[in-house]
Amino acid sequence: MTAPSPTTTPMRGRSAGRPRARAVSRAAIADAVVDLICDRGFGGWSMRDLAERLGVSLGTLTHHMRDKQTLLIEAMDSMYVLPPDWSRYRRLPPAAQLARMAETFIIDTPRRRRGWRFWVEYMAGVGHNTALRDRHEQRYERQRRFFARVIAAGVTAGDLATDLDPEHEAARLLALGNGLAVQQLVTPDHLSPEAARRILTTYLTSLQRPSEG
Amino acid sequence: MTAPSPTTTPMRGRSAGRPRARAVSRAAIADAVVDLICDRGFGGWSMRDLAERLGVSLGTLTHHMRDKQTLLIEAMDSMYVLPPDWSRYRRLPPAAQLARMAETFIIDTPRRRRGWRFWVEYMAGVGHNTALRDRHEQRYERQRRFFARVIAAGVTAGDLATDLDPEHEAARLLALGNGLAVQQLVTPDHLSPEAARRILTTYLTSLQRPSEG
Amino acid sequence: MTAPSPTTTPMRGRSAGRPRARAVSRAAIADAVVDLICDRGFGGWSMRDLAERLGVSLGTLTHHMRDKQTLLIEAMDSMYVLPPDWSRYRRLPPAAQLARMAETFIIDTPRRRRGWRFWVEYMAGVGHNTALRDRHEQRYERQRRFFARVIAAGVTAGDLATDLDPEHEAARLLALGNGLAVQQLVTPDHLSPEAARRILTTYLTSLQRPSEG
Amino acid sequence: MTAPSPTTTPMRGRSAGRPRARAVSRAAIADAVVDLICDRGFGGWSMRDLAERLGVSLGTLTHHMRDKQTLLIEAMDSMYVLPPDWSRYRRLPPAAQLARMAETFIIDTPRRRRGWRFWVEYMAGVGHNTALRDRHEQRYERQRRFFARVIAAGVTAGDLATDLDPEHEAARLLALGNGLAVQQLVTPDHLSPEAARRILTTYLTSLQRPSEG
DNA sequence: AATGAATGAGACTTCATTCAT
DNA sequence: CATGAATGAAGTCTCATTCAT
Repeated sequence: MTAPSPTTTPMRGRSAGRPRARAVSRAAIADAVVDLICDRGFGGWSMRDLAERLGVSLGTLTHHMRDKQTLLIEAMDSMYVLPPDWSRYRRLPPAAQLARMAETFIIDTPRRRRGWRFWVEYMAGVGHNTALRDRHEQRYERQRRFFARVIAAGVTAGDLATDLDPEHEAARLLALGNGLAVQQLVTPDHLSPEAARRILTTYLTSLQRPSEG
Repeated sequence: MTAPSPTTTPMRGRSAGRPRARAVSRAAIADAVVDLICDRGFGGWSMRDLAERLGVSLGTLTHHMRDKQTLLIEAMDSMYVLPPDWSRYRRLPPAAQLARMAETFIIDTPRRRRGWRFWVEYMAGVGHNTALRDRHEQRYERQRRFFARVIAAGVTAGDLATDLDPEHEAARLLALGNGLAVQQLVTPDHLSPEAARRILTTYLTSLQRPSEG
Repeated sequence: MTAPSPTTTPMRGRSAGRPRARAVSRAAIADAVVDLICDRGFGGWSMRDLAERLGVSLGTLTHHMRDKQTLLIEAMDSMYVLPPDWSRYRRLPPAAQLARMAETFIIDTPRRRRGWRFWVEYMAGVGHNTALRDRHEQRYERQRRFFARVIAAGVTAGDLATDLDPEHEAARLLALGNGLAVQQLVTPDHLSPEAARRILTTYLTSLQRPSEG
Repeated sequence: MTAPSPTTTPMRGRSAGRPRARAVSRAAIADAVVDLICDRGFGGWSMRDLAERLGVSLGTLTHHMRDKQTLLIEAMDSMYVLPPDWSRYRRLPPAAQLARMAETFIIDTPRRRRGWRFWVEYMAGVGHNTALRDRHEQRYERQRRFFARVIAAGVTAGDLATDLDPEHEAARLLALGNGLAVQQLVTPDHLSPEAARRILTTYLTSLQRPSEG
């Protein structure tokens, strides 16, 4: 590798050749942007706010990022371009996979909360920002297809009821999950994570193949 | 200084323009604000944009509404303070009432589309505007309680299954409906109004008292 | 809304102007503010006026000073935080010190005139700007205490009459001086610097220890 | 008199012919303006503020007063065009007259406080508002001449020391009084009305003819 | 007489961006 | 690479004033 050393003082020794550790990485910037968007909304933050949160000067920020639009795209991508890491669950039986996926709709950690706050802003944002819409158009559909595939696998495997329409059920699960997440966000006092989980569990149970008896 | 102390000698705004005959009502303003929010997002419009859309001067706007916050509140109220006119359905049997209510989640008219576009922006907006959140926090809960009451009436009337938990089902219906609406908004090509209606109908059917046999 | 949430898509201020080579220091700004206040009164100037006088853009102003309040405070401080350079007089006998101090109440130079014009505006300004009052309330008292200390030293040194109450005389001298300054400002034709000086001298003489005889 | 009745219902009886009691009199307006100026400074109030304080609509206000400048003049006049009502003291011996005049510099009532707050604003105002300066130019000098006349009368009457220069002493008394008033206004905790009165009394005593003995 | 509607000018402030160092 | 200076555009809001009713 030919990248410069990680410290400002030129170290020619063992660490030579590693990429210089920038004071602010693009990832750190994108992360801070997401935080800002969660806190203050899609358009409720300024470059200065971001610079302060990152502890760098405003000049430094614009030095790293062409403009705000780019920043926005970067932030969205950091949340959504990589498919959620469901690959780890591949080996699980479909029903268990579904359970894991359903779990993502339960807001019981700050991280989950952040994710759904961002989701709401994102849903609003793609509605009127063409640049975002163009870039992320198929994201929603992709997730639904993923759900559908898992459900179809469950039917094939005999875990789920044989008369299920995977497309139909995927849309249903996604809608139910999203709606529950919003409710937890807006009226947490009236829909606790446990209540939401119960609703999802009830639904998932209804998908299973009726055990003969 | 927030409250500037302008000098007096150089009188400002001495020659005011002729007032037009145009009259703008608060309702018309609120309506335009809703349109603007749907088109450009919660924070994506300026007072000038609004004035131009209404065909009045900028000063006229603040003459009718103190400031932008007021404008926002008025717009929200115009959409949400009046409960949807469900009173007309009072006489219907509960199951029919539920069907009507479910129908509101189907986006098959421009008007419905506008309503749900606004809803998404609204969900995002209340997330970071405390004044709005304080004002509208109970709106969501109020709707759920309304649903719960209708469901409870259905159980009592014998239309719906006797083992239903109205609160639970109301939350579920609301979540499902909201989620379906968002899906119709974002991926209309993949979730048509008919598909959404089918999902809701399936769900409502599952609530009914199993016909004996 | 106080904190507007501008949209992001229509990027604002994309093409910023070339920065000039002109450099404005905080001190230069404060100085210009003092001039402006003297000329047009406490609230009789705008940020634009100031920018034009300094030959910089409006944005540059807020780049150096957060807002108008800050500007005001800075201007006040530039006139008053540093005690007038009386330390040089430390070595003089108290009576001579008093004479020098009294001299500050004589308006016989443009600089003195500027100082007292500002003082009058300042007295008015602190009357209704709480932030300034909080900041500068003790300034007046500090000056009186300084006077009292010098007078007390004079009594101790035997220069001044032994039956003087330093506090009482300090208040008296300050009041007389301020009043004379205002009179010179408002009716210069009827109270010349010489007349004012004569009044102060008469007063200071009356403080001296009666020559025995 | 031919003016209409004081009530809106036409009363032809005994009260016919009296000037209609307007909802807002010019005097009431001027009075409110003075209050506003005392509270918020010379330029720190708006027509709307004034209308609210008077309990009338903004339209009504401008219906009565041509413009703000007029209002300002009117307010100043209401305070200063009429010479202070010292005529009542004409009959008193000059020393007593002086004592009464001195008393006006003591801020021990809300009314006095109001008067001196206004004075400070006025002093500042005439410094940069040419219209005011033109109208009130000689006010300050008039007051000093009045003082001088009383002192001269005192000398003639034998109440005061014979070697006094009335002009000189009048300027001195006015300066001392104004300065004391400002001090009471700005640092009331450090110069009480009593302390101020003591200083003035000491001064006035020093003017008296030394009692032989 | 009284008032509400209307308005243009201008106030302060924020902000994304460019550039020289 | 990092940063502070500079700036024009645009934002929200205030305000004195005019006019029709």
